Formats: sequence, structure tokens, C-alpha cells
Amino acid sequence: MDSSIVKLRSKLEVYKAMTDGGNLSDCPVRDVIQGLSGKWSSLLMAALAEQPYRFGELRRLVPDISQRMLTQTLYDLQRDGYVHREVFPTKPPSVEYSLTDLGRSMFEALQHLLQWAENNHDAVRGARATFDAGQA
Amino acid sequence: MDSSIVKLRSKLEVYKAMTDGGNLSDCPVRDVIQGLSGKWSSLLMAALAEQPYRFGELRRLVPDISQRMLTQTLYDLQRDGYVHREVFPTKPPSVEYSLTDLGRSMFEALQHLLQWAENNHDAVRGARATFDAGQA
DNA sequence: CAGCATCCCTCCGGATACTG
DNA sequence: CAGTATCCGGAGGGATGCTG
Repeated sequence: MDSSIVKLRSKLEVYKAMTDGGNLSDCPVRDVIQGLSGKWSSLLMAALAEQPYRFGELRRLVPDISQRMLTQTLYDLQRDGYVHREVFPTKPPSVEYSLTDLGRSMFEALQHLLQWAENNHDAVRGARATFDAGQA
Repeated sequence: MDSSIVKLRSKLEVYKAMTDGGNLSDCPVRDVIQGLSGKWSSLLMAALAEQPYRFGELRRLVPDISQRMLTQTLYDLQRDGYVHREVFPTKPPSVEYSLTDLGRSMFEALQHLLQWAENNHDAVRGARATFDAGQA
């Protein structure tokens, strides 16, 4: 739960951690990463990092997500301990989603990547365009 | 290409960046993230961050990747400008893959998340187990 | 309001066989 | 050695309709 700067191990060590566990498919690091690789996970984490939201608010906030995927992604995030789900027995009922401490901790790590993407997406787009032009 | 500490904007700003672009499906940040969300992308980036590797070396390094996915993932990473592919016209030919400057820059951001996963995967596993027990 | 159920389809990714 | 080509099953994900 420590949000301070993490002393990074060598790159080799990071790679080795991703291949640990004997059976590679059981590697816990890859397992965690896999859970965040869905189409909507990082976007919903970014939204909830801002503030707690109710189900319908998230729908309006992310208009192009289907109701099915919103339900399922929130379920998965809750299952992995990133998101807290609280039901208010009002009438009609309302459900609020918020980040847990684990979720906030994870998002701080994720945020580096999102920030990088924001700063460098034009370089990536450019590389893609150049590459496609060369292959044409 | 600056690898120094990035001054993080507010969480709200990060979320807004992920919903920019009018048409959400055209949001460049989500576009970049999407390209890294494949099953093998981060693992191969971690391997190549360690040192350049040839095709066959990567195969042996990651035994449970199919040859098809190795080819395709390397192709995609190259297309997005993260990986450089160099052919040596030996006989038989050998091809070496290495990270570009853009790739190294990106990996530094990605590494935070990998590091977090390594440090906290037991917490995630635990949350998952607890959750599943409660639902049973 | 906040979902579950159902149908359906795309495409990710694995297995196998073949080339320069 | 470093790939391409094909086939194929299954998970991911969208649209629609119904419930407490």
C-alpha cells in the first residue's frame, strides 16, 4: 500500500519474474497483468480513480461501453480486489463503485503507462504510419 | 524520449485523456494501451529489455508461445515502433530483435506496472480467493 | 436503477504443415 | 533458421430483451 517511489530491480529480474512459477501459465505476474488487459479495465480504473461513481453514471461517462461489459468488467475488478461495490438500499436501489486501497495502489503503477501513452501516442501513430507505408 | 521522472497530472486529467478524441474509439491513449494488451506483448518487451534476441532464442526463452504468436506479436511491436528488426544475410539467415528508443521509453513506464504485479500478486490472488469463497 | 439472460459473431490465439 | 499459410476452437465482446 506504499505509494512512494519503488526501487526498481534490474530489467532481467523483471523478466524472470514474468517467467517464474515453473509452469509459465501459472506465473502470478502474468496472471495479474492479464486481468488488466481487458478492453475496458484501465479506462474504468481511471474513471474510478477520479471519484466514486454509480452504475448509471459510469454508463453515461463511457457511452460506448455496452451494459454487459460494464457489469462484467466491474465484477472482475471487484473480484481482483481493486474495486469496492456498495449497495444502498434506496428505492430504486443505487450501487456505488469506488477504488479499494489495493486499487489505488495499482492505479498509481498503471498511471505511469497511461501517462506515457498520452505523451507519446503521436510517436506510436507515426511509427505505425511509416511502417505501413513501407510495407505497401 | 525523456526517461526522467514524469510529473503526473491529476487523475481526472488522465481519465479525460482516455476519453478524448470526440469518437471514443479513436482516442489515441486507448489506442496505444490496446496495442500492449495482447497476451504476449509485455512479456516479450521484458525479454527484449534485457538484451537483444534472435527469433529462435525468443522461442526457447518463452517455451509456451506458439511460433505464430511470436511472429505476430513481434510484428505488431515493430509496427508500433517499439522493436527494431535487423536481418543478417548469413546462411542460414538470422534475425535479431531489439528495443528502439521508443520501446525502451515505453518499457520504463510499463515496468512500474510489472513491478507492482510482482509485489502484490499475492494480494490479488487473496482477494480473488476470498471473493470466490463468498460467492460460493 | 442496476442488473441478468440470451443470442450471435468477431478475432485472438493454438496446432500443424510447408517454404527460402 | 526464420519464417508463411491454413485450419479451427474458444474466449471476448456487442445487441437486445427481461427482472427486482
